[in-house]
Amino acid sequence: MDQELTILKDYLKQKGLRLTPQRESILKAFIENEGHLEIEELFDRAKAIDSSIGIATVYRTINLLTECGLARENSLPNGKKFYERLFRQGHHDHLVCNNCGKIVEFEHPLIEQFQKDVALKHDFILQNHQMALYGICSDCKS
Amino acid sequence: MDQELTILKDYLKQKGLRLTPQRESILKAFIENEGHLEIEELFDRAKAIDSSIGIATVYRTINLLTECGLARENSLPNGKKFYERLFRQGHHDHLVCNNCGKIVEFEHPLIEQFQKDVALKHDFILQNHQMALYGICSDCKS
DNA sequence: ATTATTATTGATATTCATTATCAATAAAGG
DNA sequence: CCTTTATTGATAATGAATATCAATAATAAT
Repeated sequence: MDQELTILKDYLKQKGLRLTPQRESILKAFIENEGHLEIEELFDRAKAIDSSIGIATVYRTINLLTECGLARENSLPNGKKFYERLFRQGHHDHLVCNNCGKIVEFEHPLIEQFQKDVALKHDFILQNHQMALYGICSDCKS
Repeated sequence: MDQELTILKDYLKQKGLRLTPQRESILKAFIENEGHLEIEELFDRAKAIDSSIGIATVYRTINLLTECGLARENSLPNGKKFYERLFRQGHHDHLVCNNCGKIVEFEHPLIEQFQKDVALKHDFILQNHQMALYGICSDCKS
């Protein structure tokens, strides 16, 4: 996580902010989990590293990670929020099981291409996107 | 909105629930606005029809409309929820301006096709999906 | 029609996630 | 080492959504 730490450091420096043990621990907990972390999960993982960390600091830090481009905030249509790693992680979208909640990542270059076309046609400068497919996964079909 | 009213009626009947003036007013307010309504907006529009309607009834009713397939709950990645009309409204996805918040609808049959492919490949039964493209709209470019 | 049953309503209390506040603490620079 | 100021954890405050509840209204039975 050296590269990520450097990115965070640089961002903090540029903003006149400080790198603290808590921020480092939360970054570590975040990077070690490639998946789709809700705040409470991240809080638990961070506490495993430093039990004194408070939930408020987790909220504050995940916002910093989002601002400096290491994390991305996302939410399901029902509004449930989660965070995912962005840096050194290919862009991906999500398949979500409506029954068990399982999330599978996928990517599809052609869809990405068409998205660019759509944005162009509507005269938008495309910055990012979000796509989720909902259905029943193979495990839940039976 | 006769068709929509019939759908709601049938749904309520099947569940042993009742069609009330409030529910009818909220449906009317919802149908008259094709766009992307947040709860507070829907509340305001419904109050314009019947000023005695309470916010709790709006929440209860939009949930009913969602259950019977007339509305769809959706949310931006930041978790902000809104509702859109589903029945007799072609499926569409969203272009969202990161600057002014403007939402433009679009549809792209090929993207839909590829989504089906992805679901098939991962052995999912596809039920619905959600896609939003974020960027800067033409108005905000200048 | 009248009445009995029960869903519905609006107001408000409650819950839950997130943010703001604040005194104590700890970085960073001089 | 000292001063300045960002940071922290605990907790209060906020805001969105849901639950509660007594009063009301819709439906069915009489």
